[in-house]
Amino acid sequence: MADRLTVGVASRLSRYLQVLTQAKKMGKERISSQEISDYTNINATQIRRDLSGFGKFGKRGVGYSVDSLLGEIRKILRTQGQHNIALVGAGRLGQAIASSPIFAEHGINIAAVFDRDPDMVGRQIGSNSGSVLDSKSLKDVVRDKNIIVGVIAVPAASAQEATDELVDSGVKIIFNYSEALLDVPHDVQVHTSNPAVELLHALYFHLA
Amino acid sequence: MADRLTVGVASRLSRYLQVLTQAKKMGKERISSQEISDYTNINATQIRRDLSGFGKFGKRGVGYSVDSLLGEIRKILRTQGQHNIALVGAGRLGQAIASSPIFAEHGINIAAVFDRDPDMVGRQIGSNSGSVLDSKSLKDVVRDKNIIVGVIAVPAASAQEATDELVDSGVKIIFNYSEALLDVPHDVQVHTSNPAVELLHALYFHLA
DNA sequence: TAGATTGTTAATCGATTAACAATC
DNA sequence: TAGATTGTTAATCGATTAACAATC
Repeated sequence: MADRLTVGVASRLSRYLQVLTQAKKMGKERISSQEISDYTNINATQIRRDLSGFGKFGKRGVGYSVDSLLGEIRKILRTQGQHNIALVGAGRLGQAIASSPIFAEHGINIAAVFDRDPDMVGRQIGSNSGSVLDSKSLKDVVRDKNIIVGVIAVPAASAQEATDELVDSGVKIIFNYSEALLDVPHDVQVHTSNPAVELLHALYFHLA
Repeated sequence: MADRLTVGVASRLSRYLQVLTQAKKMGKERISSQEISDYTNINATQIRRDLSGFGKFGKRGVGYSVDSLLGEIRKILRTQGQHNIALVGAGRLGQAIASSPIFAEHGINIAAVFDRDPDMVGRQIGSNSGSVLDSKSLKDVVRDKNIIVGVIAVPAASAQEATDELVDSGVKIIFNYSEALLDVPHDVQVHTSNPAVELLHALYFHLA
């Protein structure tokens, strides 16, 4: 099974990883496909099917060991190391991201935070992300640290500019928290988060 | 076509809505399936297929009118009215959400913001969301205003408590921005946002 | 043993894509 | 007319699900 995963499988495995990480924090040692299903809304049969493609990780009548399944999925997704990311924007959203445990929990390290407001430069936001750097230094720092992931937490009006700078410096994956549409070269992936659109989608099924 | 949409179709239509909303803001009047495809990474044929199930909205050789397509999709998704939501947590993340234009742009109104810190109560966060209310009043306010959507922007440790209060007051859709797993009754939908997990997924395809 | 849950099969359904005629 | 883009067909592939034997 050295084959490349399909998008669907990789995306579901990531969801399982999230559930397992939390289950472990809550002190759970075993978990069944049905329990994972309750938290992810992914069918329990599909979960067992996804996992059994890579090995027999479970025990019949018992379930899966949280710890060992966590390890197996990390192996499959090859996400065992540390990953460095750059955060652009040290406003309220940037601060919320920098101080959230959500990235650190998965081995993701905010290696640099940038802002173009001189009043923000030098401040310490978050607990583990260094002090805010001037946006003018973005290209040099991102290039020097070989960062390939950037998070955009600036207003829509400056989002494209920030994107261009990141892309120029070698970034290949962009998480866009502004509502702007971003133009990027074909070898760069953009993930846009838009809770409002997700909400409309959820409402459709609630109302129907 | 009074049938209920499949989850896939509804989710893709929501993405088109997001692109069209931005395209309109940028002053675009026409858009082709290929352009929508570039922004969403959804195959252009699939986009035309999704739309043609509901009518002939495009003009061959020309494309789609941004304005009329926006209207058609809103009709299909039945999201033309105003929707009220409750926001729990007025910290950095709550403030970022309340001051973002992302919800207002889609007709979603933050009808109430709650926090249990007495220092936050009474403050004005965001431009259009009233002042912060004491969490003690959550149940009454949410019930009175018939709010069915709640956004959790509190630390993981208080997320379940906030969820229970929302559910008790009649909320049926929860957007969870904490990393906690939430237990809810079966008729309540939880959408958990976890950028770290999405990032691991994106990295897999970058590295493979 | 009895109960629970995995791993797997088989059948169905929706998503995806290429190709192309229709037509603006 | 020439070029562009839709709407639609047909073929393929992966996702989903029920069912159940295997087995802890």
